[in-house]
Amino acid sequence: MMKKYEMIYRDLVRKITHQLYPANTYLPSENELTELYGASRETVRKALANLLENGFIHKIKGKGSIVLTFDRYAFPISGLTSYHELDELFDMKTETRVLKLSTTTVPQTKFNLDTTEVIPATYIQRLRIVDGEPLVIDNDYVVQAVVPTITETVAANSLYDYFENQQHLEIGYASKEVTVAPATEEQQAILHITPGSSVVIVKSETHLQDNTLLQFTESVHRSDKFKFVEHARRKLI
Amino acid sequence: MMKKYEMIYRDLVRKITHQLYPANTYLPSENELTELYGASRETVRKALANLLENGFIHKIKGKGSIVLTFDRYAFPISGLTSYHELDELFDMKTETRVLKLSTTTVPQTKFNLDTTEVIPATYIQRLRIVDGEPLVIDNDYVVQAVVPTITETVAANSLYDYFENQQHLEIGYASKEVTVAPATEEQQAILHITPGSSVVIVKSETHLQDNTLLQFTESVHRSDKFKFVEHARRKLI
DNA sequence: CAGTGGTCTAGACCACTAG
DNA sequence: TAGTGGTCTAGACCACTGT
Repeated sequence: MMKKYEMIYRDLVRKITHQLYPANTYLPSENELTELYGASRETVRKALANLLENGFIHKIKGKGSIVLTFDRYAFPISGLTSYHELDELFDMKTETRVLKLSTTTVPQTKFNLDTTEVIPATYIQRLRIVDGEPLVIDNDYVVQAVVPTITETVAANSLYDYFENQQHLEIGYASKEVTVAPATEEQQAILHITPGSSVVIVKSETHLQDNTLLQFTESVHRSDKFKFVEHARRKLI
Repeated sequence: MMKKYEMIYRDLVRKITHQLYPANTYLPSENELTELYGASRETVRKALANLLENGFIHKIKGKGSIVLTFDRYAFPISGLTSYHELDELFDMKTETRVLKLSTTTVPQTKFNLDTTEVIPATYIQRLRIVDGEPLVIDNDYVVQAVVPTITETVAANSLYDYFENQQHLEIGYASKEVTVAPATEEQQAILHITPGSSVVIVKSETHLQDNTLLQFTESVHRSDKFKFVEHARRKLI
């Protein structure tokens, strides 16, 4: 049984993206939505809070919830979203090429670990090609204590799909860190960029719902093709 | 009168940052917090939802809310936070130098506006110097229809403080876009970086609570000093 | 089993916006 | 004044975790 507020959220997202509720118009009021979906007001408000957080709407006290214009072509650094899911949502022609697949340990220096920690892991290097252009190198270290083996077929498809649907692991959260650095020679060669170019590096550390460490990832993006957008609300620290 | 869930949130943040609730330990249960603060469970949960969103805790069903390690030294792209507020929270030695202050219109091409739109604005260029090093150039265009005049004194201090406390405007949200580009000669000179260096460009469009446009900002960061971290939770698009 | 967080409800009062 | 979203409550049932 699907959660009610999730149902309402999805239905509203669909109606917004299909412009049944166009940008710069107001959604039905919370009381109306309460009747429409046969839910209590707090449940409707939970769905709206989700829309708010994801930048679909802005709420104005005394007036209503206004639909915002939605930028479709941004890379979601925020959020944990797989390329496979992106593929289905937008129609980017994405191709994934597995460059390396081996068994090692997580490199401590790269991910700021204690030098004492030795974590056996499966190392996967993949190249993401979008519309014929090599855009991103993903270096994944998947903790073997959680996922013992990963085949090349799985790597070529979606790790997340494998984790969630085959292994029945539940992804919880990740801490991400974004920096910019000069491209190494290997990166220049793989990404087809000139010496002296910069790359954007996104390092992340993914945990399961029960807080166990699952995966370390270093994503290396071509900086000239890198872009991400964010919806920020005013909040106190 | 302060909102109850905001009180609870702030108190918990304080206790976490002061390590009264250390990392990797559990917070008191929701029922205990309900008694501790004399609030209903849903109110406590609203405070916890805030902690969750800001990466302070992770919740595990059947077990409790676990405190996460908090990275203090990240630049908050996410969120709308002024340098002044950062200054007070961390103790960075921040200095702001006003380079330009004039009256113009918002440049359409830079912010992807319709060429027909002509928006009179106050232009402010400021240099942010942290620990003696020039790190960021902020180019702000403040819509004159909302804020008619801005003095050099105000610009040298905090625009947000001026907007919120003097002008009594309420900041609502901003859409932000992050890209990387080669530094222009002017940027090289101001930021003391070598030719061929990259800069990180954060463009944003800030709105008030009532949805009126307040401000366009282009922030140019030295890429070698740029870093931001994010806490991402698994969610469906 | 008792305790935890996750979902949902029905109802209340408030502050704000509009005509 | 009527309608909107914002806050808060008290209580219910569920699924999950540990013992």
